[in-house]
Amino acid sequence: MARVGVETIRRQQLIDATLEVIETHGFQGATIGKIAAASKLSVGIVSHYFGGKQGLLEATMRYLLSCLQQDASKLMAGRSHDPRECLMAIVDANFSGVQTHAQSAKTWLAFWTQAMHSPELMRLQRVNERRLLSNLIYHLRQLMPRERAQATAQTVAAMIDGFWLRAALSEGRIEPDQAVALCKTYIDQAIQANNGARK
Amino acid sequence: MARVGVETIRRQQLIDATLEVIETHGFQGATIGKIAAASKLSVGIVSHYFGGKQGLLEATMRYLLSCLQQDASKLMAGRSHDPRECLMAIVDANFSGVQTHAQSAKTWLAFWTQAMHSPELMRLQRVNERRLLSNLIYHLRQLMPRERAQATAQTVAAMIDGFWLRAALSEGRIEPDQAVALCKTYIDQAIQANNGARK
DNA sequence: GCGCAAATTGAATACCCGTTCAACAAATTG
DNA sequence: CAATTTGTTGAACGGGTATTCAATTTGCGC
Repeated sequence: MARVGVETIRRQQLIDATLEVIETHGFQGATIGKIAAASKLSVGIVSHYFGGKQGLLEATMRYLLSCLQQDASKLMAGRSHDPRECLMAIVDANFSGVQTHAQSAKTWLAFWTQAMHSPELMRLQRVNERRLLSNLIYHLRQLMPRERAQATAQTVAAMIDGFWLRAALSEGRIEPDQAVALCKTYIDQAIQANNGARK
Repeated sequence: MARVGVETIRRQQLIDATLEVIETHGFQGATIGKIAAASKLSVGIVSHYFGGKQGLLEATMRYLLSCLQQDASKLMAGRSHDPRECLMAIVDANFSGVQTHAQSAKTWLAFWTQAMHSPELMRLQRVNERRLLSNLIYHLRQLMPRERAQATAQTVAAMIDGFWLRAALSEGRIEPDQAVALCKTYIDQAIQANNGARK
């Protein structure tokens, strides 16, 4: 059975099944049995390819993070190099997943919770957080002094997380479009406030 | 055994123990056995006073919410009736618990996650969310038109949640003082932006 | 076809947890 | 000081889950 990439295929099958089961049964209800059924594979295969349930969950989160990064890259590619435009693109990228998968916010929340008790997930979470923050600071730095840029970046990052959290908790009562608009409004206000101060 | 409030005492013992265990072992690791051990009572007593684990968790969340509300009342009491002052007080109140209990953010995150699978916890969460939102809108309404006040309130609420989330995930790397300062800065910017538009 | 090794299966296993309830202890009452 | 109510215990039970591994299937070279 030397089919190249059998391993890669199986891994992705299981990750997809994991996301599917989490979306329908919640994080707590995502058992090996259900994941195996959804992937049309057996329960034993999880240990074989991921060493256990925890390994599968970590791989799944790694996959989600990489998707997020790809979304960001795509949206950044087509834009101009105007700092403000880039900031808006970052905001768009960070909410692009909410609409396609209504339940994905819940999945993120579950992973955040899980991350607090898993060093590996925590590490992934931090890497991602730092990337977002340094991206924001890089673009803001061209519009305002360093300290103000850092403060604004922290605020934008918190807003993004906050809206995701609220999306997860409110089951669709919060429109992603609205969250994006509010983030953008804030960025403009921050730029405007800086110009006012400069003058 | 007519000691008045034996029931009250036991209930509080169990709630305290629950918080203690969640802080140290996480929400998943908070088992009846550990809670009973921490409270120096037996496992059976949980069912006796709360009808089961779920009841204990709900009571614990209700306790946390009431603490938050008391913090808010205290901080509002001493302040003037200036709308801006009141808004600042609300921000202070929403971060007052972070410092005293470094781990309490984790507990909140755990409850939020759990709330998605428990109608009763979800109800409590929503009530609290609405109170925060309508409080913010009430004061903002005196400083800006309705639509802008609503948008600003949504944003402030998201920022508060976002900073709490980051506090939970980062284990003390984010200073509560900094979060408070950034929220307040945003509020001032929003007020300023409105005045600029009006003029 | 044949044999070998990689891939896959799923019943058996072992563990953990929440709940129950009969028995026990303590306090109150008559 | 019994009798009785109230409060408390913790072993036993049942449901459920992740993991294991011997047996089985699958694909490929010869």
